[in-house]
Amino acid sequence: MGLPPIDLAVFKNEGYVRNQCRITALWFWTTDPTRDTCGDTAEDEYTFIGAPLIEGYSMRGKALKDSMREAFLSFFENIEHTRVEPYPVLARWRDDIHLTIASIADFQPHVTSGEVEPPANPLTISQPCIRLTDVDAVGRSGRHLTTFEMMAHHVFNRPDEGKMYYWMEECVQYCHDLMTKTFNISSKEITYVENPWCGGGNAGAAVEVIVGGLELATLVFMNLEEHPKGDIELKGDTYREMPLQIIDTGYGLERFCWAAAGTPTIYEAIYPETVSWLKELVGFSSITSQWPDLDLDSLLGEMSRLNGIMNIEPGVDAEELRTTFLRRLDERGVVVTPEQFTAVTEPLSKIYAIPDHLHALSNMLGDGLVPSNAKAGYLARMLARRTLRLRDDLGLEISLSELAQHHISVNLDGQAMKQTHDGLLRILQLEEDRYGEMIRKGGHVITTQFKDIPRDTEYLPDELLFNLNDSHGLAPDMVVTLAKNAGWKKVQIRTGFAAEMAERHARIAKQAAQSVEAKPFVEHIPALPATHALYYDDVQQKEFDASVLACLPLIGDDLPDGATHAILLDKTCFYPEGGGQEGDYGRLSTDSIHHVVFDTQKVGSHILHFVGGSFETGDLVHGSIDWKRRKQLMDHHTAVHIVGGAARRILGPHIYQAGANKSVDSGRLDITHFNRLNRDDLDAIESLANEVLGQVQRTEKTELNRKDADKKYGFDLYQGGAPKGNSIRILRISDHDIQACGGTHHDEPGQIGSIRIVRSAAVQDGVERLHIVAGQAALDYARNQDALLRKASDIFGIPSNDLPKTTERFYSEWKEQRKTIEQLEAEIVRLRTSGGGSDSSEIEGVRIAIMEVTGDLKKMTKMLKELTLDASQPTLAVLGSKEGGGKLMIAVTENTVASERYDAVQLLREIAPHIKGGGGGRPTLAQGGGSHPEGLDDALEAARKSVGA
RNA sequence: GGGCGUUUAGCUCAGUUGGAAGAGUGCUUGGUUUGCAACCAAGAUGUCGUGGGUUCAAAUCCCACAACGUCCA
Repeated sequence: MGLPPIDLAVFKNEGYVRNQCRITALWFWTTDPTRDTCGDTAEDEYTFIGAPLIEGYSMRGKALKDSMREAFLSFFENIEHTRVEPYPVLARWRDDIHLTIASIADFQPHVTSGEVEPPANPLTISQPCIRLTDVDAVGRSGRHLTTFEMMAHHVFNRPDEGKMYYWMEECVQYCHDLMTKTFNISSKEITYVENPWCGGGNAGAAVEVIVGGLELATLVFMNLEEHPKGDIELKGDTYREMPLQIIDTGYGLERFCWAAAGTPTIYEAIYPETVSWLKELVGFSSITSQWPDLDLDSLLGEMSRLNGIMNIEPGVDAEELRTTFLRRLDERGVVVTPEQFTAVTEPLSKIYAIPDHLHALSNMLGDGLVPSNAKAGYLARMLARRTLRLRDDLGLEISLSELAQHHISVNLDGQAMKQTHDGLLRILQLEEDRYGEMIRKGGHVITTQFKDIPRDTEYLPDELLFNLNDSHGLAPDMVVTLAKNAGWKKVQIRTGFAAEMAERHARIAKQAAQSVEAKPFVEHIPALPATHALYYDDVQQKEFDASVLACLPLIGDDLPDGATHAILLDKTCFYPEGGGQEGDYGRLSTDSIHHVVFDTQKVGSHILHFVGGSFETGDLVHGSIDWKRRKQLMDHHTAVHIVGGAARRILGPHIYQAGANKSVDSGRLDITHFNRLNRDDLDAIESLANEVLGQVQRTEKTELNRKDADKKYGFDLYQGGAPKGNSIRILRISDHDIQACGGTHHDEPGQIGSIRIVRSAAVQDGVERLHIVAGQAALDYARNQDALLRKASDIFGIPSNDLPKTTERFYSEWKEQRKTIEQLEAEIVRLRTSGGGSDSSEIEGVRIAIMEVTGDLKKMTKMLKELTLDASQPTLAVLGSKEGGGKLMIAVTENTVASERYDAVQLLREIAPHIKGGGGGRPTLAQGGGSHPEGLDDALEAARKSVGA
């Protein structure tokens, strides 16, 4: 069974009838009984271009957005909705997405699963969102945006608990009232399309609200969950009704603005200042004035209408698109040549995309994101680089931070940001520097990789283009520019290449998506009450008595040595691994049985103690934890929090925890930062952290429900990752650091003693890893460092203060002496071979030097050089050494009578058997080795004989 | 999280089937020149990223690690 028709009184009262779309086959409601398209099809043009459907909004840009937003929010406030402040665009509370992609994302997964109360109910919000999937189409399609505001009214109904606020009938009525009364849109312009929605395991009926060919809003009635035995079938899956019934609506603020402005594209409606500013900088009017006959307004108008019905999606090839556009424009009687079309649309689409990208970028960086080459930070870098490329393509001589500065003052004036204004501009400047560096290196890469490519090549090999893009960040169009500058004047990109590259990336991504699931520790955990965690009651408790609820055999291959069973108790002091803190060790005993606890892990709400044997269910056990270890782990864990807070205060508001680990030996904290840290930075953070140890008397541990926690402290709480569940433990170290954390922490920071930041390392671009030692580990570390210094200074017999000076002296002396030895060895060879010594003789103008020397092949090579590189003295040299099984090396002076007469390889083959070896080389230089050094004399003698010396 | 690339002189980079570590630029000295630029001559500068392995022989082939870069999710 599918979903029933959406048959509402509001439709009938407002004079609507239900028709089926002849193109999409979807059912829709319209006031025009003869209408046979639903409004959002390839035949429904935008009717509002040049003829706004929403009247009374003559302003543009930020002012237009502000008043539209206010009209929407106050409409719903007046009908009992609570206005909720927007969430950040960085979805810190989610571990499955980086960016907020819809208003409902604010409430996923915990509110939508029913576990957590919504902040208000019903509520209204205007949520800034970022979606980068369509980034290719931005600017080209006239309507795509990477960043937009989704206005919404949300309701979370629990009919099973008697909490039913409203459902379809009221929802559509509200929407219709908003459209017709607040925005004065005529009923006949609006169609309501029935189009069920499903995604992420949920589904429900949905209504799309189409006005003038543009989808302005979607109303989703989410009350179904995927279930194999469900009785409702949608798009191939079966669903059943769920207790929570959610209304998820989305009204595109920017689309409302567009419909009110009636501008050729959405960008002119929302970013008019930036568009005209950029047009002026680019000199756009001088482009169009080349063709006085060209009717630019009608061209752009027709294009916009076409944009509405043409499917311009990411990956569509520019060349294909142009051909289609020209054909369709021709059909409509718009006269334009391909050259004119390109000359106008190319710069325009770039001008349009820039403010959109700047808006997304400002929002992301404003929320404290740090650009990086991985994860969420990469999204910011990608946008920054796209913007820089657009800028360069347009030939604009203006920096990214200047562009951003303009954008922020025009479009984001007064908006609160976490990142400071200066911080944001500095980050963008650094990004631009990196981009410049990449381009500069790109020039070298091109000249290197194009070595074998003929100068008149038109189409470059696909592999080369893929490689340049993926490994060097040089997009195909950048390659063309660079190649043309470097002398390959004819290169171009073949049609369809961009689409193929996108497809290839998608394929690789798909392969990579096959992730590995963690193996379970035990087969099955029986239905038992949750383990009571004593460590939250008293973090200092070291011993306890408890009863055994279950003893389960351990499975899996990543277990500590000797662990065979997992013991489940009714309560425990043992902290299970979590939040980056390792699990506790210790002992569990009855009167007769004693087991060492090798590790403690948590599965669901149960804590498992890994031991090397078994207990009986019902046994009373006495547990004691390895307190020294626990104390050290707590030292490191609390220290990590303190250091994190110190880093934020020293370095700026963008410092966010990207990961952490606390072991007995050390703590590790990964923080997001846009620069490498030097020792001065580390010292400053370290000093502040130690000050905190002295200043803050007590840490404060509270448990709050999520709704209140979010409200009170915001999303910086979730530095350690998005926690599960409604109840959140919060560790507050005065105002220095406040985080949701389930780990064990000292009540008094002073108990840690001292904190040292040992070093920092780059984990990835934009993330620095701080290595921290605290408490006993800090002492041990200092002692260990002392011992190293002592050991080293003992070797030299000097005080450790002199170590740097002395090692430097030793190193440079060693280098000098090594060079002297080489020279002396060469000198010895010269002496032994000059002036008719027994080691050399002469045969018909060729000096013959055959001798035994000491040293390896490298040294012998040096000696040979002395002997044979002088062309004025043609020489055949045979050197032998007894090192490493015996080595032989033969060389003759190149391009002389010596090389004509003697073949080094041939001679080597003759004599090498004496040392039971082989070898090879070139006719002028051969080297070989063997396994019988005693035969070296024979080998050299054989050589003398062979040449007749 | 995954893929790819790079690592050789201060800098930019060559280095072919494994067989004598190179070029350009910069640097030093000398010459030329009022001076600069330019030119001429001579010279110095190397842990071939690190650690293993294969081999008579490794910058080169294999493995691991690291740093840097880059694309995608």
